[in-house]
Formats: sequence, structure tokens, C-alpha cells
Amino acid sequence: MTIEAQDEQQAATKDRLVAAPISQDVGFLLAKLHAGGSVVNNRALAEFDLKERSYSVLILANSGLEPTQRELADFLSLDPSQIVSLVDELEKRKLVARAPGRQDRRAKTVTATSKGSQLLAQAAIAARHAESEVLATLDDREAAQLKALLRKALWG
Amino acid sequence: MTIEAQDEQQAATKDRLVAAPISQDVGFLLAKLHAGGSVVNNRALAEFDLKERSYSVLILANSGLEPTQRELADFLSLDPSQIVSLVDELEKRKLVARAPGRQDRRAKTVTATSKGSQLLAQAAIAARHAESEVLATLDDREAAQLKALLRKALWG
DNA sequence: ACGTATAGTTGAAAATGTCAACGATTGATT
DNA sequence: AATCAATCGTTGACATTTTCAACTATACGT
Repeated sequence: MTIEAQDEQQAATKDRLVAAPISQDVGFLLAKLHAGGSVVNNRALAEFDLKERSYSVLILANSGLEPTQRELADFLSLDPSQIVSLVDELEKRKLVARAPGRQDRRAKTVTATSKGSQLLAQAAIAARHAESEVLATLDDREAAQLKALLRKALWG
Repeated sequence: MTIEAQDEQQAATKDRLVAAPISQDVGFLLAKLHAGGSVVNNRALAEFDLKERSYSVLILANSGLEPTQRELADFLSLDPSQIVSLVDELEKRKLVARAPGRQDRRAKTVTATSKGSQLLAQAAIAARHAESEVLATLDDREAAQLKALLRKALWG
């Protein structure tokens, strides 16, 4: 078989299963796009020794909203203990700092240091490129529409 | 604090972090909606002793496309060894059957048994309900639009 | 003051993901 | 026909992630 014919065959068989009814299932579509996107995002963030998770925490720490760890857990759909280790690592790298909550001393708010902000500024650029790679087949209007629909599904 | 005031407080603080810029990040939105959706889907499928994963395999096995395990792995973004254990379990339950590939005897095609088809028919109803629960804040047009955009992002 | 509830932390157990090896089979090349 | 590299499913080892139950310290209503 020639190389070209092999390529054609691959292109033909690669997405053969798209015809299956599961391709109409939102859960599946979400899982698949998320899986592919994670690979791209993590590859882009590796340069900064960040992963999707730590990147998310860093953004929220840098938002000015002074989230507590509990809020981070709820918002990121993670177990509180996972937040502990994420914040532990970021704190070790001096990218974020823990501070006791003002009204509630049980809580600890997580805030980005200036070093964290600077790193985030760089990482955000890489993340933006990764995103446009993932959404390459969508034009700007469609990408915006997709985001809006996802937000509406999440928060109404 | 009264119960009502507590509820208000919760409603106010629950989604406080939506204001953070990460809410514009497609990767994050996908992760969050997928996380929430998985819980709902798995709860709906538990009644049939299925999870999202085995449900996906069962649908593809029932599609008439006679996918090989390799194709399942590629399409579901899973490691081939994960497909082995998923198919092992479904086969043990007589919901699918393995058959040697017609042109390639290395490959094994996975096909739903009639018992598998019947179970799937039931499970699909539950999955549909779960999906509409996840997309409750979207009207029909928006849900269709979301699916279309996800498909386009995946396959152009 | 008391009891109950919650935030963060720790550590263990279970589930999942990743990867390298292997036998069987394929297809191309000699 | 013999051979060689590549591919499919499988197995088992290892790493990562998830889930959960304790525990301390703090908060809050009674």
C-alpha cells in the first residue's frame, strides 16, 4: 500500500465512529473535547511548570476576589484536600500566599504574589494560544457563542 | 443567623468566583460542565450497573459499525488497556461479544448482544433525562446549538 | 458554657491513567 | 518463500488522581 493510500484509509477510518449515536450525546462531546483540550493546555503550560489545575488556582488567586480554599474547592469541583496540595505547591514556589480569613479565622484565603502574577501573565498567553488551537475549526463568533452557551448551562 | 439569611448568604457567595477571568476560559468551562454532568450521568446509569464509560462502549457496540477495540480506544480517548477491561466486564455480563476482525484477525470487533441492546434501550432513556437535567437552563434551540458547536470543534 | 457545624489538613484506600513488554498476525520487501 | 517491521489485544507494573474518614481549630446558635 502506498503512503498516500494509507493516509486516505486512515482519514476514512479514523472518524468512522462519528456516525454512532453517541456523537449526539452532550456528555460524550464534553468529555472528548475536554480530553483533547487538556492535552493541549497542559503541554502549553508545562513550560511554566503549571498544569490546568494549578493554573486555575493561580488565576483565582490573582483575581482580587481573595477566595478561600473551600471556595476554590467548590468552584473547581475538587475535593478540599486536593486544594491543599495544589496551594501547598504554589506556595512553596512563592506564587501564592495563604492568609487567615478576615471574618473567619478557620478559613484561609489564597492570594497571588507579584511573582505569581508575573508568571500568570506569561502563562495566560500560552493558554490563549492553546485555546485557539483547540477551537481552530471555529470562527471567532462561534467560539464566543460556545463559551456563552457553556456559561449559561453552568450558571443560567 | 436565620435559615433564610444563611441561604441568601450561600447564594451570594456560592458563585462569587464566576467573576474571575477563568470563567472566560473554554478549558475550564468544559471541565466544570463535564464534572457536573458526569455526576448526573453516572447517577442515572447506576440503575443499570453502567457508568459513562461502559455506556459509551455499549452504544458503539450497538451502532452496527462493528468497531474494533483500537477504534474504541481512539474514539473514546482511552488507553487500549482500558478498553480491554471495559469490554471484559461487558462481555462477562453478556451485553457485548468479541469477534475476530474479518480482514484482520489481530483485531477484535465488539458487538452488542440482544441483551445488551435491550439494556441500552432502557439506559438511553435515563441518559436523555440526565442530559436535559444538565442542560436545564438552556432551551431546545440553545442545546442543539451547543451540541453543533462541540461537534464542529471536534470534527470541523 | 455547651453542642453542633464548618475550614483546613492528613493519611489511607480505591479508582484511573500511563507505559512497556509480549505473542499473534499483518503487509511489504526481498 | 523467508524475513522484517508494524499493529492489535493483552497483561502487569507503576504513577497519578479521586474519594473518604478522621482530626484540630474556630465559629455560631442556644
